[in-house]
Amino acid sequence: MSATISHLSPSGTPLYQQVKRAVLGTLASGEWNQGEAIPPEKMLAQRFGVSIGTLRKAIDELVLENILIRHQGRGTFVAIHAHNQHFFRYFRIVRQDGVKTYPTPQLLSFRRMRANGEAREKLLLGPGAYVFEFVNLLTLHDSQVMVDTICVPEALFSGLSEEQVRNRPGTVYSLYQEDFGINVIGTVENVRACTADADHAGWLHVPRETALLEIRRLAFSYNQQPVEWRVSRVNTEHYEYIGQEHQSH
Amino acid sequence: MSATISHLSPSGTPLYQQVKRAVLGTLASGEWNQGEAIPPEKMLAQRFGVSIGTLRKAIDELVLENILIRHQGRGTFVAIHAHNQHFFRYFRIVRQDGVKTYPTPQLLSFRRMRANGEAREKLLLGPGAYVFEFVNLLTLHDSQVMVDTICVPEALFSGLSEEQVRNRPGTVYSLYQEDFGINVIGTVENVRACTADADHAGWLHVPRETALLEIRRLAFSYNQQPVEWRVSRVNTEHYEYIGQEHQSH
DNA sequence: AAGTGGTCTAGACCACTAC
DNA sequence: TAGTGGTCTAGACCACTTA
Repeated sequence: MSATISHLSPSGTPLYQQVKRAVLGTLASGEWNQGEAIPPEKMLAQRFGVSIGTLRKAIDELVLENILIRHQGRGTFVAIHAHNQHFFRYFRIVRQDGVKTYPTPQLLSFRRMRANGEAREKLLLGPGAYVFEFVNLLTLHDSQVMVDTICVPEALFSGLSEEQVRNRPGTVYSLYQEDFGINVIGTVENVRACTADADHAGWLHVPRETALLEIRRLAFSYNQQPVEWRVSRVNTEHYEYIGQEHQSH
Repeated sequence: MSATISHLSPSGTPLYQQVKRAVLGTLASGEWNQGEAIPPEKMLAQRFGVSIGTLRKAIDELVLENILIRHQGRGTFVAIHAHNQHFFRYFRIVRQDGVKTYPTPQLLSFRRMRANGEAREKLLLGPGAYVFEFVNLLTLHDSQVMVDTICVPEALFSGLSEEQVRNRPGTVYSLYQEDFGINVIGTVENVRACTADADHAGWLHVPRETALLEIRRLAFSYNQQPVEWRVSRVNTEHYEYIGQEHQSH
């Protein structure tokens, strides 16, 4: 279907960048499904009319961005971001001794509502747009540590129901992926200190006004499309947030 | 000086990884100075006895790790991590509207002391080891926003003086680099909520017990050598911490 | 004009996986 | 055994910088 990419770099962008965009476009078109292998490198190189080296450079970047996953001898696969292997990429709360554990979620509320100003701004919604807002209480090591208030646009999640959220088998992001075809491939998180209001004090079993960590996260899909706005509040008495981490090996 | 790298991958590691290690070794040996250009790619390829493609793959990784910086047409340079261009890699506090600004530091205290348990653990020091501890108050947009309590081992910073810290022309990390040859190339940060003690309340002009953000950072040099332990406390009423940020483009 | 890194090719061979 | 990605080569040409 897709034509050979022009060699003449008419737009001045490198060939491998054009190939990368073409691969991203094919991904967005749904031609290759989540978790499945994409065609082998030689075939893709031929399809896009470039050398294997150039094709590999494009794929390299997509692998670096966790959009594709390579397995030597098996093939190159469309990443499933909600997979367990990627879980701790998005879940960055650990016990203060460094131990990571999977949280147990409990749905506290679910409703359809008009987006407030901040959600509208973050999710790029027009005035009066509707969102689903649901609240999750997360338990780690048998203690209530964190409350997520999650906001997703109705336009993208048409028909989302409380039962769907409550009875999801995996993570929220795997629900987005499997039921709505929406892939979270990146996030931006800002962090502040806040204090517990009456609701959070009850949920987290702490006194009102206790200092909590507030994580404000916007999640994106392929075309930098914002798909979820989430505010998490964490009792950091025994847990902490893993922030920036860069290091050479 | 350095010999050609064996082609036979005797250790089973890829050639480009061996080249990368050789380049890192040459960096650590001091043969190439901070901020200066390393030899051109063709020369390095010849020196290590590999093709340019292989040499480039090794350099690619070092560039990705911010240890080297490439400038097309000029050369490849040993990164100076304290440079302004990298400042916001390590300084991740921004105003809530997203505006970044350089902080104005004010030295509040400086002393030589025995490392406490946590500093000893993080900095891998023996019992009774000495550290320098100094406290910096940071002002952003004319308001006192953040207090850094910084702890560095005397063994690495022998002779560090209060005047040296107070009168440094640039950042603390550029002081480490220029006066002690210590390069911060990576950090690990954990974040919690805390409350203001009497000192911090005074410095930050907030009531005692105000909820603050606490950032606990361990900074590393080349061989994963920990060189600085820092606890920052931030008034996040108008500012926030930029956490994880990954996104495709 | 000369020198640098940036891109691209058209292969070769190796390591790993599946059958 | 066949097919996959991983590594490596020995160049070519382009874009940018410096002088």
